[in-house]
Amino acid sequence: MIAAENEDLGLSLSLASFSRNNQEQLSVKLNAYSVPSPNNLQKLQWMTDAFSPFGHRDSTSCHVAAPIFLPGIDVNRPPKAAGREDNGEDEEEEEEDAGVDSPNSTISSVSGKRSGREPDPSVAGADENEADRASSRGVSDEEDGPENSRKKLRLSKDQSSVLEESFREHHTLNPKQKQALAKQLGLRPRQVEVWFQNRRARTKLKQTEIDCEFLKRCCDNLTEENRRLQKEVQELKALKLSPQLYMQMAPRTTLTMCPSCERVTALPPGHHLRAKPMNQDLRTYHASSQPAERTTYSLACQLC
DNA sequence: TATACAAGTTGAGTTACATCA
DNA sequence: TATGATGTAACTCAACTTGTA
Repeated sequence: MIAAENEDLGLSLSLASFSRNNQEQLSVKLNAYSVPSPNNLQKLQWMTDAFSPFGHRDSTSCHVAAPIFLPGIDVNRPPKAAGREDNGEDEEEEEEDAGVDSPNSTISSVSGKRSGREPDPSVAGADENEADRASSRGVSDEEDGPENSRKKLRLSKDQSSVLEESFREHHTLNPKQKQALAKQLGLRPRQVEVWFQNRRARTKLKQTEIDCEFLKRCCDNLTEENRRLQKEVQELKALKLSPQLYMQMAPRTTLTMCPSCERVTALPPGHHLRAKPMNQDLRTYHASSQPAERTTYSLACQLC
């Protein structure tokens, strides 16, 4: 009874999947979340989509399931959020789409749309980009000018998508690839390098969050199962302590464990534990014995 | 020693929201 | 009451620093 139920529950945990080495390969798809705050839900949903290029897990059974591929969908990019990004990003994208044809990145120096953000002149001019490039490692802010210290560069949509595309192919770049990508995007190799570093960090962070969520669900499931089994044990104990009730159990069942497959099973009435022939291997016995023989030597599991 | 990377930090930019005139 | 300007907290992300293999 217990064994059969345990099998049905399918509470198998592949904890090896959580090893550091396999972390990138570990991908999780959660069907539901225990903390369904709208924001979290949406965030986690894109994360689960984004980080499931190799497969998904059933959150209920904690099983690792077959791979899921989403052809044509950028799985590393979150879908547009309903609230926040709808208002802002779309407008911004429209702006960008309308006004920024250049693949060069945007350097914003004035904050906020409210203050009437204008298209940054640096977008069109390669000179400003060059100036920004000079502000990276190896060139001090003094050389760059105090007013230009650490201006935030914003990668254009095109640049981001190319980088994402490249990241999907490989999470690290060799120097040649870095050079080529930088040239293609009109960025410095250092910027490409930094982008990949940050991207890897984000990926790992999100994966960790997903793993935490998954483990939490597994823990919840196991806790629930444990509670259920303890309750069952209590009930069985109670039955055993009250002989009248115990005797009324019809038909009487006997729990036994098969020495071969170690399954716990309930023997039907009339079946009792008896030894198999001493000179016969259990597996051979299983394979050869007829049902009639089994009633004589009922130690054999009738399931395996 | 040089290099690449991870982890952590910094700071500019962005957004949502509250407040006020 | 509706509207626009302003302030601010929370957030994102490029760039940086540091430690390590």
